[in-house]
Amino acid sequence: MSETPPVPDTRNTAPPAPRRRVNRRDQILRTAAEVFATQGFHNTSLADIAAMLDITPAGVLHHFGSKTGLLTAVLELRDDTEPAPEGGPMLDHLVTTAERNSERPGTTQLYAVLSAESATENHPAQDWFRDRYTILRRDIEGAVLDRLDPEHRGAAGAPGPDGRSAAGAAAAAVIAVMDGLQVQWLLDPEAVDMAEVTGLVIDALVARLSQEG
Amino acid sequence: MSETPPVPDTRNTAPPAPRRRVNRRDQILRTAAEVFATQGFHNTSLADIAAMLDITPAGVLHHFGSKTGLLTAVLELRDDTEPAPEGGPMLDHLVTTAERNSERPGTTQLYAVLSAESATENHPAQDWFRDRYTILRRDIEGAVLDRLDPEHRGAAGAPGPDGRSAAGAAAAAVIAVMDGLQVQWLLDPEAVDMAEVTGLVIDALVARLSQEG
DNA sequence: GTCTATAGATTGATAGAC
DNA sequence: GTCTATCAATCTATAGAC
Repeated sequence: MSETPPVPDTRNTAPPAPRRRVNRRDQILRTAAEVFATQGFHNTSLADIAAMLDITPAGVLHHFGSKTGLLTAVLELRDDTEPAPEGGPMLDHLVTTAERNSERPGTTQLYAVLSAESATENHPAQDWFRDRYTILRRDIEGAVLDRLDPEHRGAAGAPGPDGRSAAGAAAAAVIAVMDGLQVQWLLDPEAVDMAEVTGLVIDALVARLSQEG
Repeated sequence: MSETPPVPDTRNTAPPAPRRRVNRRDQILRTAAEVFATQGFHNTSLADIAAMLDITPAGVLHHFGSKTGLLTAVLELRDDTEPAPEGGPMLDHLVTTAERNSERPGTTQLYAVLSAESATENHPAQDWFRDRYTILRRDIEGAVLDRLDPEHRGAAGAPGPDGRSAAGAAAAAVIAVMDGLQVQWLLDPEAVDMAEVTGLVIDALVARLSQEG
């Protein structure tokens, strides 16, 4: 998963090559992520990516087999600098993430645009995002329960007749807020503060689940 | 704005033609809305739409001038059966809307997919969605304030140093939740109940704004 | 008002050179 | 391992027939 492949030992005293680009594949990956983010997947051509690297579209395809293969590789390339904590602190981490997202429009746009685009027929990233949401909901549901007083934990965690718990609904809500805010923010950065609103919703939901239903 | 053009007076006693398709333009509009919803805008070709109507792509273009013109016309075609109420009841109406959206995946998908896609460079629907969000935030902010006790209304409505009020943050949150839930629901309809979660968030936010900050 | 024929550019991908 | 030449399919849009 590391982005840092082994560097050949040149055993010279010359200053180390300034973080030389390792191989073409990684270079293409970064460029593709950037262009998919700003243009979406379907609206991006292999020629767009190839042009930025001064090669032909087929040069790109060589490394990934198909345009879909390239997309899959881009999605796998998560740049989580810090690992997400477990349990209650995870909710604070989400606010921090929202704050960080405000400072990296590229990555924010990549996932905001692609997640919605994946909800179209036969989109190659559909399974990837469906699985991602399933895992996120489960983890955040746990984090919400962790934040509640033990006395409320039972009711909030108990699945209803539809198999979904109140904490699960809150988890879906938190993810949805973060996603929805990204679109609003990308269209109009001055209009919303993603971190502030995310924090507000988390606080409100935790407080709500700490009351009698 | 009406979708019902004047019908020629035939003055006969024959049963009225059973809501006959009025003109080709409307027919194309409906078809385009359907295909844009399931495939997104950029991934839809004029040929896709034309094929469903058994005409050539140019036949489609005749009525709208360009593919972008067609998209604009589709967005203008809102199918709001019931008008949205003003003030506090608007929040209940949003829950009803979420419920109704669960029963019309096509329309839901249209706006969910296109709104995120519009956040890409030079997308023709960008202004349309930016304006739509601005208006929605303002209206829902008003609805939230309307729901609060008069004693809390001042604090929640007062703009902070960034020009945004707590009620405005709540409004952005409500819209974001509804949007984000749509993507999760489109990818996995069993996993979330859009109306339930929307209601939960609205209740939680209103309760939160009714407390001391 | 409605549409087809056709153009001109661009697409993703294969085959094969180095 | 890296890439170019090339292809067949598909794209939007113009020009003009009916």
